[in-house]
This record gives sequence, structure tokens and C-alpha cells, in this order.
Amino acid sequence: MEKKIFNKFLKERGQRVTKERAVILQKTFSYHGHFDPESLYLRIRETGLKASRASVYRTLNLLCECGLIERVTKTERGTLYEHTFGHGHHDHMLCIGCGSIIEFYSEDLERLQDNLCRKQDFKGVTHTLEIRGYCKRCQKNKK
Amino acid sequence: MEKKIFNKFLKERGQRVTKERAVILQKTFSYHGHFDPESLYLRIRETGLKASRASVYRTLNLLCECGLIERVTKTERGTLYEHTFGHGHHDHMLCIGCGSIIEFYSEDLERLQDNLCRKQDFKGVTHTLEIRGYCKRCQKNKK
DNA sequence: TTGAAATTGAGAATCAATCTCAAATATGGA
DNA sequence: TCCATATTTGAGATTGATTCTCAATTTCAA
Repeated sequence: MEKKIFNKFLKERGQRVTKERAVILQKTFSYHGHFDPESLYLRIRETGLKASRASVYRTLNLLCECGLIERVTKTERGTLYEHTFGHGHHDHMLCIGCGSIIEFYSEDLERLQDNLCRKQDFKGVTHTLEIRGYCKRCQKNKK
Repeated sequence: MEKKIFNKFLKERGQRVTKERAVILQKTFSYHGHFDPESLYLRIRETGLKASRASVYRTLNLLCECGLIERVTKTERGTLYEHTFGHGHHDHMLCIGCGSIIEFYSEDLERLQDNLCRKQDFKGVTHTLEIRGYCKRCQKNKK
């Protein structure tokens, strides 16, 4: 399914469907949560498949452009991605204590974005809301 | 005022108040909007004052820790900062077309954050909402 | 004033991400 | 199926932001 979308996207832009791109797409969707380019690259090599780091980075950019994946955040240790297809848009709470991530979706937030944009004559495409704080467990451990 | 806060913060951690830190703090607050470390460094040199790049980076980290400034976003071209003191919390809309930034504040959003956190037993401290899309001018130019 | 401990700065090091370009490959047409 | 050609790949170089190193300098409590 995602393969169809990606290939169609490539065709439309006169770009080619290559083995490497197929491999990278497949492994990208083998993640259930977040991932970074380097670990994706290693996961590909582990399974005996081949694709260079350069191709991984290039293909991740393509996948972002066609909306199959999203950049979650840029940390000091590089960019985190996740696939959005069959996953749905959502936002994140990030625990300062232990680094754990909670995903959530809020219809109210989506509506609010629309209202905010209208006020500023801005045409919103996507948003990222990141709430930083302390998860349940870390709140307890503090005491 | 911000100088007092910063010096107090340093004292409490057994760190020292130095000329360089004072210069960097002062120039940081000479910006009214966003800035990046490199241009801050250049602004310091332009005015004949002295502080190395290393010290600029080190001091920006300290200023973040004590809450006087905030990292706005990490772009492909480095980190953007802004000072928050006497400025108030707000969020951003980022134009994909021209890179311009619109600041906004929404009471509704603050309330929404509280609700969202309560549902997840999460103790929110701060949040960042970044809406990406097209500003008024870029919407027109597209046609 | 003094000396231990913190800080500075020039340049090296790191690290993610992009670029280079020759060799390999995909694709539409014959 | 085979060809011609434009696209893509990959190894390694490069870039660019940020951090690190460490000798020399500076702060500050006593």
C-alpha cells in the first residue's frame, strides 16, 4: 500500500523506482515507533540488504516530501522520524526525566490550529506540538 | 534585571560571573526577535567586545538552563534562540515559502495543554507548538 | 593579596547530513 | 529483448554546527 503511494509519487516526478528505495521504504515501515537514519541504515545492513547511508538520507527526504513519514524532532543526536501512513497524525509529550514519549491526538487541537491560522491569514499545512514535562513514573520518583 | 537573575543562578551553582558571560548576556538581550549563535558572535565582535565562539555556545546553554532564553527551533541551518524574559511565552508559525516567522499567543492553547496533560497523568512544564504552512504573501505569489 | 578552582579561547575533534562523480541501473521506445 | 540515456547509487570527501582540549588567564573566598 505505502509502496504504491511512493511509486506513484516517484513516477509523477519523473523519478525512478529502485531496489534501494524499495528496501528503505520497507524497513522504514518495519518500525512501529520512532527511528533515526543511522539505526535504519544498520537495520538494513543487518538483514543483509544493501543501501548506503547517502541513499538512506536521500530517500528519507523523499518520503517526507510525499507525506509517508514525518520528522518528529531534531535532537542533539540527529533527527527522529516516524511513518504516518496507517498511523494517523498525533503529537507528543516528552518526559524530561526519562526521555519516554507519549503520543496523543486531540481533535480540539486540530480545530484550534485552524482558528489560529485564520486569525493570521496563514495557511497551515502541518503542526507539531511538543509538551515537555514529567511522566507519571518520574513524578513519583521525585518524591 | 536579567543580569541579576543570571548572576544569582551562577552563584547558586558555584559558577563564576565573568566579563565574557556579561557581554554575551547583554548582546543576547539586544535582539528583539530570534537569533542564532553565529550572528550573536559576530554582533559581539562588531562592537569591539570580546568573547569566543566557544564561550557563546557555552553561555547560551547556561541561559537556557536558567530559563532566560529558549531554543525556538533547530533548523537545518542551526539553532534559533530568543529571550523570554519580559517577552512572554508564545508559539510560532513558520512559512515554508520564505522562512518568515509569525509569533502568536493563545489562551485557549494553554488551557488545552492543561487538559491534555491531565488525561495522560503527565505534568506539563512547557510546550512548543510550531505550525508550518504559507504566510499571506507566499499564498499570493503561488498563484 | 593569594591560591585553588573555574573559565577562556584557538584550534582540533565530532557528528549528522549533504555533496561529488564515476560506475551501475531503470525505463521507454525500437 | 536490446538500446540509449537520464537517473541513481555509493564510497569517501566535504560542510557546518557544536563541543572538546588544555594551557594560560581570571575569579573570588579567605
